[in-house]
This record gives sequence, structure tokens and C-alpha cells, in this order.
Amino acid sequence: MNSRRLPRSFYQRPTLTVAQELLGKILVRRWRNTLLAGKIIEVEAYLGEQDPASHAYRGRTPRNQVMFWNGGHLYVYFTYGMHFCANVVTEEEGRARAVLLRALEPVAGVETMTRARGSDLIENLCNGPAKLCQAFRIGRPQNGTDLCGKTIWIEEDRHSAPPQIIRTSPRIGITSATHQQWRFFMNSPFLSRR
DNA sequence: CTCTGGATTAGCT
DNA sequence: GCTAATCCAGAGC
Repeated sequence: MNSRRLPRSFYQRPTLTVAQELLGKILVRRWRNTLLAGKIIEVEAYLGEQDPASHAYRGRTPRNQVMFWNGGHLYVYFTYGMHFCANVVTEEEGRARAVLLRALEPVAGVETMTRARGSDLIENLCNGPAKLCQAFRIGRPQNGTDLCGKTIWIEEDRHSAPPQIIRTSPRIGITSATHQQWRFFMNSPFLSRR
């Protein structure tokens, strides 16, 4: 029944690989008896101590501790005084690597997402890292959630094959390591930027 | 303790 | 294109 749910081993691989393979997968959340789901279409990789743009660049702190956990957990952080962003932790414990979820194509629970976001076009529900957190009601309590559990998980898309074409670009909104092409996305009307 | 600026967004010019 | 909103992590003293 949940055979499409990604196993721990999916996350315990090189971060750039996981980032690209997350494209086309479905993020699912069970929220008050309704299922929220969205196809992952845009992500960014953050590579821990070796990456100046990563929260873990200067080592472990109270905020970034979940990045150091085993792959397959959710790292949620608060920023700009009002927004949350969600990352998928990758590799093994102690590595501090993660993939930022930047945009989703809504596939289930659209009405609930619309209520969470305020009346809005479907294209505007999940086309940004803070927007998708608002649509999925992901906040502080969800930091550290085990993606191999029963509330938030990622599964294979039963309707379509993995994307044929994966595009890359520098990461958005950072000022260091801008030469790295660690943003991965597929063609879609639901991207955070066109 | 104080200070700086941020993996963003919405709304305006 | 510009910037306010609004909190707090992390750095430096």
C-alpha cells in the first residue's frame, strides 16, 4: 500500500544525486484527515561544511542541528522574520547535507492549500520555498520530522515517469558560491522563477 | 550584550 | 526594479 514511499536508503546517497532524483517525486503530508500532495519540480543542494552558502558551513549550531542527522529527516528553518523553508536531509549522520524544496506542482489537497495561503491561483500555492511551507502548514513543529514516518513523506509518482530533462542554475538568493550549479529543476509552470 | 543580515514574499513604482 | 515586513541566528566584543 505504501510501496511507493521512498526508503531511508534513497536519502543516504550523495546529495547532488538525491537532489536530482527528487524531481518528479511527490511530497505528501497527512493533515487532519486530508492528504496534501505536490510534485517536486525545483530543489537546491546545500553541502554542509564545504559550502559557504550552507547553514552548516561553520559547524553545528542550535538551529542547524537537524542537518547533521541521518538522511531522511526534514530540516525546517525560520527566516526573514516571517517565513519557513523546508529541506530534505541527505547522506549519513554527521554529514550536514540537505536539499531545499523550492517549488511543487500541487496534486492533492488544493482546496486546503488555498485556504492556508489565502485565495490564490493554483500556480501561486507552492512556487517558492516559503510558499510551499505555508501551503503544507510546515513550521517549527515539523523540524526534525522523520520522512520515513507517517505524517510527512515522499513517494514515487504513480502517474508519470521521472523527468527526461533536468535543468540547472546557480542557487537563488545566496551571495556566496554563486558559480555552483546546484539548483535543479524541470520545465513547469509551477517554478519559483521562469 | 549589541549588531547585522538573511536559502523570502507581496506589493508597489 | 525596489523595499518593507519582522524575527532571530550567529558573530564579535
